[in-house]
Amino acid sequence: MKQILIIDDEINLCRMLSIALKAEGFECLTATTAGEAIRKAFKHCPDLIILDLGLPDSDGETVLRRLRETSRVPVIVLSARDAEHTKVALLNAGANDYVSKPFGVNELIARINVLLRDLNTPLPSTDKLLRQFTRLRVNVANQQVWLDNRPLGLSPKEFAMLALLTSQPGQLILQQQLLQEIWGVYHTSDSHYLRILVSQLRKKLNDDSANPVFIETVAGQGYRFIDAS
Amino acid sequence: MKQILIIDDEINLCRMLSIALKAEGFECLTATTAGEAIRKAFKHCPDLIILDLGLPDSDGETVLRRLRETSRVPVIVLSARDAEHTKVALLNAGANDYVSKPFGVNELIARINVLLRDLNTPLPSTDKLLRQFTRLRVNVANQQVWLDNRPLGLSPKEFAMLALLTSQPGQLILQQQLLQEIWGVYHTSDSHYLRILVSQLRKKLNDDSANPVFIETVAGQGYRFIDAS
DNA sequence: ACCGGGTTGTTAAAGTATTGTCATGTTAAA
DNA sequence: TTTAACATGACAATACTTTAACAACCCGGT
Repeated sequence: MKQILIIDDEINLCRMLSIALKAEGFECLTATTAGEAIRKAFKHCPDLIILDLGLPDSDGETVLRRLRETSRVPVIVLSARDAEHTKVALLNAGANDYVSKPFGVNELIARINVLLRDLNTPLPSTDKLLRQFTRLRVNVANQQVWLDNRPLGLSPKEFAMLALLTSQPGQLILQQQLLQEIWGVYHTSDSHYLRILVSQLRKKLNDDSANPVFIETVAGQGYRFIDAS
Repeated sequence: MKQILIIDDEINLCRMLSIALKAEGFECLTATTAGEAIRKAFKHCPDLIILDLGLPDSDGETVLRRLRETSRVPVIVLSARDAEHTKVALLNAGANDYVSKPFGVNELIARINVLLRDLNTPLPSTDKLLRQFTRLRVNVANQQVWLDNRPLGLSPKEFAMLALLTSQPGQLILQQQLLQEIWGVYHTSDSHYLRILVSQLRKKLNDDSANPVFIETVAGQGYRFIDAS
């Protein structure tokens, strides 16, 4: 059962929210001052915090700042002040969502569920980002490469290039595309960057440009990774 | 550079958003129909999608469900229809956020950054409280570390760093995540803190930055703990 | 076969960015 | 008061990228 800490100086709003959230199967704690809020947050480690900006003893942003020094608990900020710069400031300060008053309780519940759903589901396993070839292994998530079971140190750009080429083994990848992906849209005509980078990569892979085993040149077009497996 | 797909039938809004987002350093794609949207989403695998509900050829919710069959790309729904049941339906269908029109561009950008920030930093796995490696033993429960069977005195931050790195041995941990976990969201750009802390840690571990045995640097990305066992 | 333009490959250097380390000052706790 | 932790600044060391120059190659035309 998920525990939610409601921080609001209006006791009636606290009570109303508590009832609504309990009806949804959540367990609720409340706090009406910043001090109490911080204390309860660290004592109970709730699964989510609803934070109203209008507190008597402290700024809401200060409370959030204090929380974010050590915790990444999901925080939904609640406020009547809906000036854009306030929202931006709070979101940048580490808030996960910002709901303006007056708000619909069902929307708030939906947003609570979104945060509990999205922040607690681990990202898909990095195994999908591991590419195994006959002599070469490329782990995209970890930025690691092995050649003949020996780790290979590649620079960021070298790795980006190899990752791109191995993303579609055997497929021709155009110079345009390589340049755009690695250097960005402003360097789509600097094709000599490619040659230097490919040259460096081939050296580290012990690949001969005349008789390539890994990276094949397609004249006038681009390069292709040879899938030897 | 993060890539964002904007799905909206109003070409002017697409254009306006593209310009605003490019100014923030994002790369933009646009689509004006559901078919084009799905096609571009699967072809380019954007880092985030902005989805307007009013599309000519299909319902926005259908597009979202179609995406969610295979992808967990963050989606911000944009809509003039701000009936509460619509919001709840979309959020429950897998949307990560819902912004009503008219909206402030700065708020939208802040919400984009929130999603990119929060969904891409996985929670550290705290499952094993006692981590045993070939030469190193890390006890997370009582904050103790042994190197070659001799206890090692670490400062709180040094310990936090080592605990984070050893939580996923061999895995690259990004600078962003280290900064966020150890110093909080306000210091995600103070990457030189990391260098000093890593330097101190390596000194205590007798680790050489040029030939690391424990903590390896991944240039421009972060650090990784080498699991020597 | 020979030539010449276009493309590609290689190397070394200069320049830039990133990282590592030392030294100092401040603060808070013992 | 002493100490440890940490922030900050300066600077060195290193790694990486770009620039530049030239060699090698491919291919049609002569």
